[in-house]
Amino acid sequence: MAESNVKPFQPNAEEKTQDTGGVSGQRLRSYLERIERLEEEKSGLADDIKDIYAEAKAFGFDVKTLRQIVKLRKMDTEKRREADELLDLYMSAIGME
Amino acid sequence: MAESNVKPFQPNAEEKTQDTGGVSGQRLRSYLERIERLEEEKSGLADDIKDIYAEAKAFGFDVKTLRQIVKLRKMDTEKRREADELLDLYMSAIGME
Amino acid sequence: MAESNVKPFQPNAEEKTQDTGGVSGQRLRSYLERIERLEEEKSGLADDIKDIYAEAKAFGFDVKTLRQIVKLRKMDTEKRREADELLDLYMSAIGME
Amino acid sequence: MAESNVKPFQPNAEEKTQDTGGVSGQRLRSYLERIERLEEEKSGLADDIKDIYAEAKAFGFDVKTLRQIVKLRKMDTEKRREADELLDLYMSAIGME
DNA sequence: ACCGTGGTTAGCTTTC
DNA sequence: GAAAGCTAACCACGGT
Repeated sequence: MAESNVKPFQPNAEEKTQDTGGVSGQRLRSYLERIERLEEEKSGLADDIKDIYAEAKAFGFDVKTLRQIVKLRKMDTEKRREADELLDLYMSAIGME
Repeated sequence: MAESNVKPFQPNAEEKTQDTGGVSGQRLRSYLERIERLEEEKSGLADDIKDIYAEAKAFGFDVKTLRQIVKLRKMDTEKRREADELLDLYMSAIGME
Repeated sequence: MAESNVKPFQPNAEEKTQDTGGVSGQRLRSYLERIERLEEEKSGLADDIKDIYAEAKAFGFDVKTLRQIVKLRKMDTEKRREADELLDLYMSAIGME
Repeated sequence: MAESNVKPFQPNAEEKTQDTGGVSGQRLRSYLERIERLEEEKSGLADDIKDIYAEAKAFGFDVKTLRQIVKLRKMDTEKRREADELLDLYMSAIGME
């Protein structure tokens, strides 16, 4: 996922807020809502993934094996990314573009 | 999250596949790609959430407390859902439709 | 459960031990035995619980409903505990003792 | 664990009960309390086990390895038990005591 | 008797 | 380096 879903905090002038002990209730509520919204989406995706595994299983694939493959490929990806990063680091260290 | 992201499997006639030991390579690859795509989105969301906590912390909120609140609110939601379920169970347990 | 079952490690002078590669065989064996003893008790309790559900079922109760009730009551308990914890967090977050 | 903790149901004549829709509230409550009591003990034991692993770790043992050993020994135990049971079965099948 | 589902537990990641 | 939260594997139960 390249682009972030994080949106900057937007105060809502209409809304009543109680600031208790120096705590901005409005801002707090905003944080909570954004977090909970994202958590919901996250758990929705987890469900989707579960569905796909189930579909694959119904077709005869072994779920545990599938998970292993996914894990291994992820490790590969990360390894490659780190290697690339290291290369970039070296190149910038020696003044290469 | 109401709508599902799960799309039905779409065979691609152009793509070369090797079916080894009765295993459809094409189908397998499709499953893996869909899973990995969703996993990426999921981990993107996790990052977004982390960012929000960080932003809140930078503004002076105590992260641990925020997490606790999110947890409690989630428990509320779940408890309500399960209580409804319990009611249904009771009703079916006593033979009500 | 108020009191702990954990007993301090007691070396047994009589027992032969082999320390291989700097590993105290005697101590290792002691840990394993204590763990396995507690695991056995734990699984005994699980069996007892199963028996009670079976007894209730034989008397006409719907087991699934019972489980749901137990779950909900446990959620209540935990929620209360966590709410207390949250209060403490708030207080420490705003610098109160 | 050889002896069971399960006690027979004991009606308490003093206690007020509401029987709703043919459901004995008293009996229900009794079941719930017995279950919850055992659940608590069970979770107490789980904590004790955790403590022992922590103690072992503090002494330098690798917890993951310890868990593996416990698992393996448990499998051995069960295998042996099943073999014994099979032996008994055969023996009774051929009329041996 | 099997499958699917839900609960439990362990391992990993991240935080402090 | 310890502690906690999150995720994933395992297991056992109930239903079909």
